[in-house]
Amino acid sequence: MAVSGGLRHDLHGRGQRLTPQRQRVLDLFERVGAGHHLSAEDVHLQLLRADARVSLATVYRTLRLLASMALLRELELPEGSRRFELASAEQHDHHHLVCAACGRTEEFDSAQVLQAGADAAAKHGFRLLSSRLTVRGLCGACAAAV
Amino acid sequence: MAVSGGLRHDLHGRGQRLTPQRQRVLDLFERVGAGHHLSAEDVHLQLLRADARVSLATVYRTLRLLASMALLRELELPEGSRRFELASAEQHDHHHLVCAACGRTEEFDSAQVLQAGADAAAKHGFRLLSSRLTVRGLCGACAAAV
DNA sequence: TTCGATGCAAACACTTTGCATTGGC
DNA sequence: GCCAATGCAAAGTGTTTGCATCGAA
Repeated sequence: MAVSGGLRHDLHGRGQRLTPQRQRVLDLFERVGAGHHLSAEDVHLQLLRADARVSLATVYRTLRLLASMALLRELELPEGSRRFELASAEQHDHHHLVCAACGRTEEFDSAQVLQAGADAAAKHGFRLLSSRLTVRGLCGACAAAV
Repeated sequence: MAVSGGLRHDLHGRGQRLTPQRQRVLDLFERVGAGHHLSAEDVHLQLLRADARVSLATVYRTLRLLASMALLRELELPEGSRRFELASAEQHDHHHLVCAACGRTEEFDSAQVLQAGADAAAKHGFRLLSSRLTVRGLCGACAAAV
């Protein structure tokens, strides 16, 4: 498939190799889709479940590698939960609404936010890479329960 | 002082006590100001430097306590750096510009972002608590170095 | 055949917890 | 005096690394 071919090419460009393990990790992210957030542990378990033996150490190494290649992107969510998601080219920044009580998360887009981020970057002499808004709140169910 | 008096009162309301350690941790955050982000280790070192012996375990316990009381707020920054800042009432949401290369951070405000967050919350039936935009980019110096 | 990648286990950094003791109220 | 809070050290997390072996190119 296209992406994996690109992966092989990109790796070779860095003197690195395309291994079944790397393939499987990236495949998994493609299978679950761009909006999904997976932790290292999630990736490891899902691969085991699919009978693809990959060590946890390799999962960590591969996540770091793919993120450094900008194929994955690390999320910026609260409190020690490192998660990654597919950073496909056609996908634009999306933002998160997180329920402070139950942890439920929703995603949304906003051109306004993008613009505000670009303005701030320009003002401080930064070259914009990405912007993420995290809105904390109480979801309907939790707000009702309080 | 006003804040500590409030602290004592809030703690009593929960059947908890105002100890010198808790006082010192909150004082430290007030001394450095609302815009500063401190890790548990930072707090511990600064207190030691000020001759205030507080164990690291207590620092962690206190940060969690003060955050649960909404006196401190935990930041949502990338990659395993848990940091806290003072959540004073008069302070409005502020956002972060983080250099992906050197980690330098700048802060900024944006009414636009606040509005976008409020819109998104309303649309998904959330009650808004706070919104934080994290913009990743390359600061001037790092962009020039690439 | 070569040298990068893997698996395993040990090492790490950060955070939490059990327990005896201290001290706020 | 009671019971919450502290300090210490031990136990957990999640993540990284050293090293022998494996395998992509």
